[in-house]
Amino acid sequence: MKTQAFVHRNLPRLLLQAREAVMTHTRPSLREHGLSDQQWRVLRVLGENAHCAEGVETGRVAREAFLLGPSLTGVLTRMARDGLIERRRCPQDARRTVVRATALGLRKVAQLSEAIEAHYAFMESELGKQKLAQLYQLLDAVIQLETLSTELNSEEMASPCKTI
Amino acid sequence: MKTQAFVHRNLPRLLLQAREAVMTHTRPSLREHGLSDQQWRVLRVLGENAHCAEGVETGRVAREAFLLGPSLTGVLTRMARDGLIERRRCPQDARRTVVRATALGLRKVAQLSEAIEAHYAFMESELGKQKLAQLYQLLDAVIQLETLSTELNSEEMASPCKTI
DNA sequence: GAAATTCATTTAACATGTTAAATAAATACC
DNA sequence: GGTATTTATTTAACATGTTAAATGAATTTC
Repeated sequence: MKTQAFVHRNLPRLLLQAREAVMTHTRPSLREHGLSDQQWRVLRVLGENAHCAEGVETGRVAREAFLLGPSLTGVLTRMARDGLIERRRCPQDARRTVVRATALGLRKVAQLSEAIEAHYAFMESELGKQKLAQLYQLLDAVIQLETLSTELNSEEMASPCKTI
Repeated sequence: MKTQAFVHRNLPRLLLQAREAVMTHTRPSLREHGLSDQQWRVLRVLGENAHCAEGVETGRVAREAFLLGPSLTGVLTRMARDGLIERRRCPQDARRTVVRATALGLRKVAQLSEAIEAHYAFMESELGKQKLAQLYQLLDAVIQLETLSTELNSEEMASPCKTI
């Protein structure tokens, strides 16, 4: 009995499709609140760091929201325009900018977090906790594999994001 | 002994990171050939359909390269400018546009395909064929899960792409 | 302590993503 | 056969991604 040759599957495309499939569920809720994907990522970071009364440095926001600096600049401008956040220069280091969610922004975080939680519950029930955990593990492995081997070649640090 | 509560992991972000990690390896080769991620996706589709002497309909290219129509229009314009492809109106149906890779484009496909193959070989050897196959399977499951449940709610078809 | 360097962010220029509307050709309807 | 509808693609307008260069403030160096 011959063993079938192992055919690879265009992994980047598969990851993109999977991400889209998941977001297809979440996106309508975001849009109902007038948020883009990126705005939501920023708001969630700010929600997670709501205890920072002074606000969060934009560098950190960029890293955690997986956005590049120049993209973030525009996103924050529009979010400030829409009353979701407030920007200030950092008093300790005037090079930095710190950002804080407004009450409106925090309200949206709270409401949307519920919907997201529900979606995870749905995925767990349909796919099983075990498989979901397995998927997390495999994705971590891929990330580590590629990240480590890249650091050896170039001395640069891992970039926050390149494609979205 | 208490069982640890199951904490989910921001799946969309994890998928994005994994994709970026993989592309970090491939991207330098693309850039050496002066190609963007999207141009490479288009070129690969054209390479896979090189037997279509007349060319491939742009609708099909968009679907297989995971691009939206309006994005594809611009990408194709720049690819034609750079001598990678040729565009023509379809003789049978003048609404359609058909695209074909030039000799230059096909040469790049051939060269880059080798680099990509080597990268898959690398991933297989580091991660193991089994785990890679498992990852494919889980991603398929997530895609199917979300796609099916979405089709029930809305009557629309699955969109080609929403975020890249 | 002034010049050089480093660091955090923004600006600029162009490519791509996203939605809605426009165009233009084929098909269906009468 | 002419009009309405559908289908394939493009245009338009704005948001985001991406790279390099500019700005402006801290830090280092001398």
